[in-house]
Amino acid sequence: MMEPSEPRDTLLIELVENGDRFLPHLSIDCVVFGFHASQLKVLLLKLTNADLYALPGGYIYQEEDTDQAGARILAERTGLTRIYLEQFGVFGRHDRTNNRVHQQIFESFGIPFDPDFWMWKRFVSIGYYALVDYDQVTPTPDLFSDRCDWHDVGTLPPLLFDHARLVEKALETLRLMLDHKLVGFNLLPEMFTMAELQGVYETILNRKFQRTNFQRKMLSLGILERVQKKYGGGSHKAPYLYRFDTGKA
Amino acid sequence: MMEPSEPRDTLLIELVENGDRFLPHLSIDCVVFGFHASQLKVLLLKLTNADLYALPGGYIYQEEDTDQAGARILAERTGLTRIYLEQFGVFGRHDRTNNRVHQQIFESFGIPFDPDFWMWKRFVSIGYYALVDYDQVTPTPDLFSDRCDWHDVGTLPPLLFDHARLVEKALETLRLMLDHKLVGFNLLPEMFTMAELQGVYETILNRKFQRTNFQRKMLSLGILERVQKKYGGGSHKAPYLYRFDTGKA
DNA sequence: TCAAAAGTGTTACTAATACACCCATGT
DNA sequence: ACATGGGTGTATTAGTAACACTTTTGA
Repeated sequence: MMEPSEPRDTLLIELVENGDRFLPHLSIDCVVFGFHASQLKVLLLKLTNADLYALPGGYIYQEEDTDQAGARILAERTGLTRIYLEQFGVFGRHDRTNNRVHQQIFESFGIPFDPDFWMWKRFVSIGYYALVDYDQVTPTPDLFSDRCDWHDVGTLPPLLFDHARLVEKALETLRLMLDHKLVGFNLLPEMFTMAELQGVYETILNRKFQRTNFQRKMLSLGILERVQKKYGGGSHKAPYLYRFDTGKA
Repeated sequence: MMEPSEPRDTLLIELVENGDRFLPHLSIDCVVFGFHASQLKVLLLKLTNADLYALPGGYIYQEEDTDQAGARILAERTGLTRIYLEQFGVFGRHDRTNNRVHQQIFESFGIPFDPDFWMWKRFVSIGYYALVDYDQVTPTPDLFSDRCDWHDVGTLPPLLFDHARLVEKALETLRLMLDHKLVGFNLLPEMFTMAELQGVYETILNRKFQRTNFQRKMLSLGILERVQKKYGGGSHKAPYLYRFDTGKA
């Protein structure tokens, strides 16, 4: 996890000089999904001094499991641990990275571009997708970015390299998973209403469900526990809150 | 592709000395599925001088796409090009390889074991699964194996490292794919009978289908072209042969 | 008592399954 | 004629979808 007290330049120099602490040529990119205002969101970094966005990513320490590395990278960008995180593919075209972009980014930090520098080599990237509770996330830029924000999956800004393809593939995988591995709960707070859950499914799968049938189906799975009422302040009945019962799943 | 005229030792020395032509710490392992005698088969290498089996695998050249590398490795072990090949996961635990096994294998070739040698470092492996026509394959051992044979997926011999887990995961993925990405044809010759196709589905999914319903369903997909009769020599009607119509898929 | 949430019941439609039965055809 | 391949029809069942209607409950 990044120490907030350390100055940014120190961290940058450390990263530059300690390339041998990482597995070379191998990176991780994360597609972090969140759900807010009836929209599916993705967490993107805005590269410093460029109108270009990138997925949160990083490198794998020599003695670190790839899954651990994914979790670590995600903790750094979101402040969250114990995130639902799953691998969805490897992106290994030898020309997927592009040194013209590298050069621009690096020189914007006042560092002369060296094509032999480890970070500008060819990289094979392992794609992970994460499902998180939107409200729990503290978006945190990394060393090469000045912003970290949520974006609607429908309207993405220009993305670095093949990152648009990664988002696409992650979304395909998420849609597949949603059907038969009750994964949608991870996008909601610990307690949620049935209407919110329905919203998640409708947004991701891009179709409407009948309220009554949806409710019947979800409850019949026997993995939702009704907890209490949600007092929303309206002049009407408060909806029930449910919790995903991990014990029964 | 390996030159059959080159002596084995020359190839071995070349591989040992040219480790820098490959991406370090990154390997590919292939789960090659075939179908024969109503059984789903996997292609395994028997390691020289050890009662241990391994998946066909290899390394990625510096300027090579990972998908290309997979196809190349498969061509070397099967003699086939244009194979149906798909990635199914990355195996990246830092302790997944094991130098005691490495040592045994290497010393069996009379080469002293050097723990700093590139091949004995930690490796992250990309898993690919392939679907091939059993009869077209020419199983070919690699430098570290003395045999290359088909094995029933149900009864596998002891496997190297986490290769048993790779087979398991590949099979899971294959079962998922079979449902909604008509992939089964790749396990059969170009022309096949409906009964053979049904056999493939029944074996992989481990359940029986009603002949009539199976036939109706397959034909209703509109991607099978009936070609001719199969003269099997029996005293009965010859079954039709079908071809997978790629144009309509 | 109003408004929204939650639950029940019923009908219609669709897809999967099981099975009976007939036709085709090579020896 | 016989054995096997290939095809049709149809009853049953399970799962989805659509919708009307009732009940609950907070302000």
